[in-house]
Amino acid sequence: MARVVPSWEGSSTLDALQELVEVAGRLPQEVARQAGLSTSELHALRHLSSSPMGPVDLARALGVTSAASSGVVDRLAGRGHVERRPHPQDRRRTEVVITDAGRLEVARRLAPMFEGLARTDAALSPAEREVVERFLRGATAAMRSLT
Amino acid sequence: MARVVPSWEGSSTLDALQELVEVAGRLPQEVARQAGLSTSELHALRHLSSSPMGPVDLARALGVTSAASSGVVDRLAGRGHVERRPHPQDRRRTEVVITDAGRLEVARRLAPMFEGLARTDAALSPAEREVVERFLRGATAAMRSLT
DNA sequence: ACCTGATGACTAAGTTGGTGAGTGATATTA
DNA sequence: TAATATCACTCACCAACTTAGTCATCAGGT
Repeated sequence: MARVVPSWEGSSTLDALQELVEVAGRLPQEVARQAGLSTSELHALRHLSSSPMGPVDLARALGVTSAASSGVVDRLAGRGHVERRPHPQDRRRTEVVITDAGRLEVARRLAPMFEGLARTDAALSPAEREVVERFLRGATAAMRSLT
Repeated sequence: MARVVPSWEGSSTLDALQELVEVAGRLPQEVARQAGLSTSELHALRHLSSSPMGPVDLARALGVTSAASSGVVDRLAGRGHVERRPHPQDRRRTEVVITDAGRLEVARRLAPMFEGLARTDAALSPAEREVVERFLRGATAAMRSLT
């Protein structure tokens, strides 16, 4: 019986990568659950913490319809995590801005991970850093090739 | 305004990791869509391609209730991707077995990625492999620390 | 051999978060 | 200025989940 999803014929690296992807995949679910949010709401907060944007942009970032995005913003606004603001120039637009409370919510939940990642990263020499980056970029490209 | 989700104060490695995680996160959605499956159905096929299991085990693997898992198996069975078989010893149990068609479905969709990953992996020397693995394990641990 | 409690699969009903289609206001282009 | 596009939003509907059970079967203790 041919193994179709090859359980990594002995490559420790790819095995570690598979584990990473699995854990990373569960992460949003888990963090969202802890925060009492849906995964879409959490991802929305992540995106909005980089910069404000309108519901339609948010929809594109989340990969959902603008109808769904409208609901996401509603729920986040209801919890005080974001605010709707009129766009100064274009009166069709609404800017969705993350509040300090929203920012704090995301921060609190993710801080331990960022610390751990920073430590792992700091342990690398410049030469090692280059090796790791090349591998990660290559793996990313391999995954992108499916889309 | 303090950046809370630090956009990687200049670490190319963590930047690459972030991109990897983002792409890997979209992957299931995208692949499932192409295959005409829900993400749960796709993940179920992945798990079942390693070994058969009952609906309850599947539920645990997917992180859903057994009620939901029952529906997943229904839908996969309806499409001929899996079969329900009576457990030889325990008559309470059902074994859900992936069919060749199901196996092929997953294989076809993921093959290009595995090839790309294998190429990326093959480019590593043993010493480099060790560096990469250490980084991946460290990053995985950092993510696990949130749960 | 016989209860008792645990386990596995499943069903029914309700909830949630999504889609598709369409509206009204505003902006942009011909 | 008329036609077209874009933005935010609403409504009706749907898929996939949950909770709360049912029923059959198994395993352990008496």
